[in-house]
Parts: sequence; structure tokens; C-alpha cells
Amino acid sequence: MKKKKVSITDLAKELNVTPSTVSRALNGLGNISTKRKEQIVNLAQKYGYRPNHIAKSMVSNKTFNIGLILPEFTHNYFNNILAGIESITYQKGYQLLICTSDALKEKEEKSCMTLLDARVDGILAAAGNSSDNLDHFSKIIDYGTPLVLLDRICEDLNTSYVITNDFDGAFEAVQYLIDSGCHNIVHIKGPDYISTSFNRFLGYQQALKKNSLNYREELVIAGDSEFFLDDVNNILNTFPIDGFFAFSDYNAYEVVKVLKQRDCKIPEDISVIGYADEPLAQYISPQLSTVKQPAYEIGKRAAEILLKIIEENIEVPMTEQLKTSLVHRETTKNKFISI
Amino acid sequence: MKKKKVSITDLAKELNVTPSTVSRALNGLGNISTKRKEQIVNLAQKYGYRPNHIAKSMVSNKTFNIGLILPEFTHNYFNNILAGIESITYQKGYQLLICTSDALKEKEEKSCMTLLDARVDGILAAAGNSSDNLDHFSKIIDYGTPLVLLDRICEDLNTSYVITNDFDGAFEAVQYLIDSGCHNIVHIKGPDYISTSFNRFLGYQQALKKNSLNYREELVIAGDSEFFLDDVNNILNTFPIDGFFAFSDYNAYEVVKVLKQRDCKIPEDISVIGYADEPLAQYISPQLSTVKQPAYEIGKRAAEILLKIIEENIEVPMTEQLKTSLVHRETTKNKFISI
DNA sequence: AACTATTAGGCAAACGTTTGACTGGAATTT
DNA sequence: AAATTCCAGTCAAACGTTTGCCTAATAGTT
Repeated sequence: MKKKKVSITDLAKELNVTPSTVSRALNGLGNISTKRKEQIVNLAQKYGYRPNHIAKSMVSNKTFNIGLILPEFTHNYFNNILAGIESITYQKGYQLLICTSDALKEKEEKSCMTLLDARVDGILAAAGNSSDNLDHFSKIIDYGTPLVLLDRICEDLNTSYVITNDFDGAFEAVQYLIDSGCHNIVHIKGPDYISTSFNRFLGYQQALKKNSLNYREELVIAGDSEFFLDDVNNILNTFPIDGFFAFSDYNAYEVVKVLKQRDCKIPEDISVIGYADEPLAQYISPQLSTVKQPAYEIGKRAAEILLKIIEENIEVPMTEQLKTSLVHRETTKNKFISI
Repeated sequence: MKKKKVSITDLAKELNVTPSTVSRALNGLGNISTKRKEQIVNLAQKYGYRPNHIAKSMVSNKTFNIGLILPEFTHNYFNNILAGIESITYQKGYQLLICTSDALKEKEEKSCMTLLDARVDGILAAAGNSSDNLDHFSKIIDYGTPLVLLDRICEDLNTSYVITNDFDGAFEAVQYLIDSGCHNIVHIKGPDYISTSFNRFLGYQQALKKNSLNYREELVIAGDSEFFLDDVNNILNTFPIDGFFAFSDYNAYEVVKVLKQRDCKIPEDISVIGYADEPLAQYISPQLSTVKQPAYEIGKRAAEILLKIIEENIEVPMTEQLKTSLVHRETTKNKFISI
């Protein structure tokens, strides 16, 4: 049975003073004689008094809670983001209220309302893949609750963002493939309506163009297709492929498996680059070259920005772009040797 | 700037009724004429009225928040636990307040107080590795806040638990090694003061005993030793080792790497079994045989039990033990063929 | 028409805290 | 001695809800 905890009023009664006096004594504000203060503090200590945050929130209109909406927690990327966020919120004395959206718009909407109803001081969210309607996020903005969006830009939403430069990350990866001698590079792409995957796709195209290679639609495969493995095999049967740039490490891993089955030499015959630097990249063999996203940093910066907005009452949205970096492992050739 | 949201009192004023009437109308309780009710509901809708959970909590002494304390969120095991918990709390309308302890007693203690101060309805916690003092958890119990502990049993703490049978899991793994022809089995063990790793150690010993094999202290290596790799090599140089049973998949992975370096045939010469079924087990090559812990289930059951305690006001602690299962992959021989 | 029963809604306290305005008395100044 | 300043602490409202108790008015019964 939940016990009733001792309140300021209880302490006040016992000492025949008013709650306001106790409050002032405990908070070190207002005019209070030293002995009275001591007396109150001692009694509070004796009873193990703990201020009721709920009541505090009522009057201050501040909860010290931050809402967090992420698609899921089973992939490493989001966990590192979470860890990064937590590192900041913990230090600043905020608690995290978390919601998973499963990338479903419906759950995402519900989560927004829940967090708003909980009167969180701010919200951090990574939008799922539901393309169009972002009314629920506008609602947060309308309510005046600070909002920082992670990872994906949503054009219509005038709020703060922390993103990575997907275009550059992809460009760099493809440039690397080209520099190491690849000319027929397949792109495994993600859904177009997600800004991240679309930008990686653009980066791929731009890198080809910059190096006077033709962009060929036939060399692009959808990573979420149910015929993905067939598509990969078909393309290998049809074209003299020498490189893969995949939108995700998971897709890249699938490709590596197919290549191993076909007894291709990696990276001598065919190079592969993934995206995200999920842990599996280090565990598979050959170890996967990939574009590392600074997930922990993303979370950290997003939390920093959100708290800045909250605490300094900043109205103008800020966007911060963090840099990706290419991690060269065993599925790419050393470009300086093989040019 | 955070906007003031419309309150029940605002609605009441506009309609010249009292807040109580509005409250009753909105909650469907009490005596209210249909037209008045309609009128109030419509106005609430018009203004997008949303009840203030904080205020509700004040009067009901219930927050619909559950506190969660986990050591960290960068390992898969805890994320699956989190996902399992979330699946239940979401469905039942509770929010999760999360704290990481980094397995540090100090942070763990602070988290307990924070959650208690936040007046959560219950707490789920996986104790870190700080052996001794568990006063902070007793404090939760003393305050009468329902507590379910995950993963590790803490003898002195009379509360509810959801655990897995580490002893049996280890026993089964070692029995499997023996059945598939191993006689000189090394155990990579975890810290003694954690019940889970100690029980796995006991399971290892017991399995040897049951099969009339001598337990030899020389065949036990501490997985967290800084000389771990040296220890593995030494033991391989000194004894005719044919099997490894590791306290964790990470240690098992290290062992596999050493064995590959030494050109041992896995599993023909030496078998390896890990623990936990982390994703890496499937990604490394050869794929790692391991003892699978039902992390998602653990979280799910723990949340179910906690909510049951909260909602039905149950006083007597319950302990639930979930079953592990041996996953036979490529680092173990098929025992039926090789006996 | 007189009485009872029912209904719609108001009143006020409560949850625990903070905070601006106020007051009685002591201490200080003139 | 009178006037002023200061101090320690009280008062009461406020935050947004809920809820037991009460009352006025209406409806229903003889």
C-alpha cells in the first residue's frame, strides 16, 4: 500500500507555523530566523521529507520532464541517440518520458497528445516513415511546447532540427568507391519520402555525375522490396557490377551474403559500403565499410538544444547538422593503392 | 513561449456554471442534463480542451507513470527488455520515466529518489553490479511503491522479481558440450557477486559433476580480466581444451577470434557456447551457439506483474522465472551425430 | 392542492506547494 | 519619547481537478 508521505503542511502543523514559513525555510528564501530555519530543516530531515514534484509543477507550470518519441528501441541507432540524450538530461536534472511510435502515424499522434497532456517541458522526436501528415507535430508547436526533431527534416515544420548530412555522407561513400576503381555502382535505396534516404540517393547520383559516370536507373534497387535478394542476383547477372552503396548496413549485409554465396571476392571484385555503422558492421566477415552516423552526438546535441530553448526561452528555431564519416573496413579497397 | 492551455475553470466561466459541473459533464459522472452536457462537451471540443494530468495526479495521488532503472541502453539485452515493457505500459496507458544507472550505485540511488519524488506509481529496475548496499531499493519498498526487480535476485530484498534460470541455462549448455564429445571445457565467468553470473558458474560445475568430470579451477577464466586474451591463449597452450562455455556472447566472440587466429577448427576441434543471444551471435562467422535469454518477455512479464500489483493493490511479492533456451548454431557440433 | 421524490447543479474542501501582500512587534534612529 | 525601519512570520490566493454534501427547483404521486 502506498504510504502517504510527509508534507510541508505536516511539518508546519507540528511546529505551529504556517506552510509558507516551512516552504521558505526549506528553499532558503524569505526572512526567517536562523533557529527557526534550523528547527524546520531538522524536522524535515527527521521525517525524511521530500518535496512533491507534482505539486511543484502545479504552481510553477514546469515539470522537468522531457518527452521523447522514437520509432523503436531495438535498433542500435536509436539507442545511441537515447544514450546521448540521457547524458544531458540527467546532468541537467530532467527526466525522460519515452514513447515508441513503431513508425506508425497513429501511435506517433497519440504519443504527442500524451506528452502534451503530461505537460512536458519539451519534446524530442524522430519522425517515423509516415510521409505526409504532420499535424500532430504542428500541434506541439502551436501549444508552444519546444520541439526538436531528429534525423529527418520535415519541410513544413518550422521548428528546430538536429540532422546529419546524408547527402554528403552518401557522396563521400560513392566518391570513395569511384576513387578505388569502381565504375558500375549499384545503389540500394530506402523509401523516397524519407528525407534521409532520399538525400543519400541524391548524393549517390551527384557523385556519379561529378565523376562523369552516367546515372542508370537500372542500377538502383529498393532495399525494402520483397524481391530484394532476387533483384540483387539479377543485377549481378546482367551488369558488370563492381560496387554497392547501400542505404543501410542491414541491406549491405544481405548483399555481402549474396556475394559470398556467389564466390565473389570482396573487395577485389566487388566493393560494398553500408550506412549507419551498426554494430553488425564490425562483426560480419568481411567487416563492413560504412558511413558512420554520430548517433550519440545527435542525441546529445538535440537534448542540449532543447534545454537551451526551454531554459532561455528561445523562440527562433535552430538547425544543426552533424558530420558523418566514412569508415573503411574490409569491404572496400584501399583507394590509394588501387587507383 | 508556452501557451496557457484552457482549463475546466475557463470553460465553466464561459458557460456560467461551476467547475464541478464541467468536470462531471466531461467525465460522464453525476447528474447533468443532456443539453448542458452537450453544451459543455461542445465548448471543450471547440477550445481543444485537454485535461491536465498534473492536476489530476494531485487529487488522485496517481500519476500513471512507471519508473524504469536500467544500467544502460547501448546493449541489446536491455533494449529488448525496454521494448517488452513498453508494449505493456503503452497498452495500459502508462508512461515510462527512464533512468540509466551506468551500473553505478550512486546513480542508481539518485534515480530511485528522483522517481520516488516524481511520485511514480511503480518502479521496474535491473540492479547494476554494485554488490552490497541496496538501501535505495529498500527505500522504495518502505515508501510502499510497488517494485519489480529484473534479472538479478537480491537476497535481502523482499519484493517481486522476474528472472531467468541461469543455473539451468548454463547446465544445459555444458551438458550439450559434453554430449557432443567435449571433456575439457573452459568456463569464462563473470563477476561472482552478480547472482546471474554466479549461477551460470554453478550450472557449469554441476553439469561437470553430473557427468563425472572433475571441476578444475585452472579451467576457469575471468571474462572481465585485463589479461583475458592472454589467459585464453595460455590455457589453450597448456591443456587439451575442446570446449568453451562463456558467461557472455562478447567473451565468446573474443574466444572465437583467438581460435580462428590459431587455426583451430570450430566446432570440430573446439566448440564454443556464449550467453544471451546478442545480435552479434548471428552475424559473426561461424555463427555462435548461445543460450538465449527471453529479454523481451522478461520486460513484458515484469511490466505485467508491476501493473497487476499497482492496479489490484497486491501486497505479496511474486517471483517469476522464465526459461532460457539453447540455440545451436555453428560453433557447436550436432550432438546426435558426434556422440 | 399538498406532499414526496427526483434531478440539476452549486458549494467548498482537498491535493502540496509557492509567493505577493500584509502585520505585529522589536530594534533602531532622531 | 516619538517616529522610523526592519524582521519574522502569517494570510490568502493560485495552480486544475475531483467529489461528498447540500439545495432549489422541477416532476410525479396521491
